[in-house]
Amino acid sequence: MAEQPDKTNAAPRAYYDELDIDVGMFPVMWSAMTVGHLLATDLDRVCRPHGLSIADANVMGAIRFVQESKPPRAADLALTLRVSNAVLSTRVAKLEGKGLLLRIPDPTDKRAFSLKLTKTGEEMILAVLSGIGKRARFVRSYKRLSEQDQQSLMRILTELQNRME
Amino acid sequence: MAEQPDKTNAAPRAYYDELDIDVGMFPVMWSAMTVGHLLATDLDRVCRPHGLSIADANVMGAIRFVQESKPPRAADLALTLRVSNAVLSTRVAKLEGKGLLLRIPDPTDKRAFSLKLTKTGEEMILAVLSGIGKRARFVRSYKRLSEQDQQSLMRILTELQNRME
DNA sequence: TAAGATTGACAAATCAATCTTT
DNA sequence: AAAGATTGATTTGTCAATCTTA
Repeated sequence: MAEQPDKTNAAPRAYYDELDIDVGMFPVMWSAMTVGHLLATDLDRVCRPHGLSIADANVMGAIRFVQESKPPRAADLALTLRVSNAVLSTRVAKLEGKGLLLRIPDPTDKRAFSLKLTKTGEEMILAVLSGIGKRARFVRSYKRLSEQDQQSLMRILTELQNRME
Repeated sequence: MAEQPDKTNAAPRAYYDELDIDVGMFPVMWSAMTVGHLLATDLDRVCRPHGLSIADANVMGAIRFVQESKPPRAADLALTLRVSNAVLSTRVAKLEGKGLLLRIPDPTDKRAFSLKLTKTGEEMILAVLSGIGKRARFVRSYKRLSEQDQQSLMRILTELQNRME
């Protein structure tokens, strides 16, 4: 996986060809993983002063956006966030302990809970989202791309995401 | 952070505007994080049958590519892989224990070690890289993009990466 | 039988502290 | 004082097992 782009000269490429290794794929995979990692680190840095991790902010942000229609159930949220029920359960317990969200028993299904932000949680996530818009390195970097590149990136990433899941 | 793209209709957007929250940025951040996560999971799945994690494969792959010129030192590798010395130290110890790489004392600096794959390690990483090329979902998804989109994605991701680090 | 949720065991990453060498 | 490397404490995520309800 990890290589320097400028190392892919003719000689090693022929070598890998013999072994049936598609070296040309590695730079783009490396970039995608690196950007994902830098982004997560970047957002985490912005969230920390609020006492939240980016994982916490994802949970609360997802609830915030969805709850405009209807408070989401925990299992649905786990699916949206692509984490296991176990992980979500732990995060929710922590956030509930901090008074940022509520676990509301689902009246139609005794197994299930709906999740809802408290007033404090609501204010917290809005502050964090605002902070991300203002202080995230990714946002600044992205906005310096050409309008066309911004649209291309969004479109291609969405396409890749749909195909991979 | 986490929202459904189709939720960004006019009413909530105005609401967030008042709070000075740039909602338009969130879908692209969400996609970038998701693709990064899916890619890591995807590659990890391919690596597991060989008894390696994707993190292990990154270490070995980086050594493999660089060592054609000169075995890299641990600190340089940590920089390349964007992990702390502490993390690299742990991974290296594990891989050395499995007989996949060697820690060679640097003759010019008594603090430092150079890292080199063993014969077994070399064979292992080449098998893993070959497996990634053949079985990774990302590779199949990426190759179904148009030639132009493949190039755009690579170019834009590289640009973002350079600006963020 | 399967789905929603939770718990505990284990693996991995981060951070601070430490040791040696420069 | 600073850099290379390592260790231990804390946190976080993954996995398997469990409990309750559908």
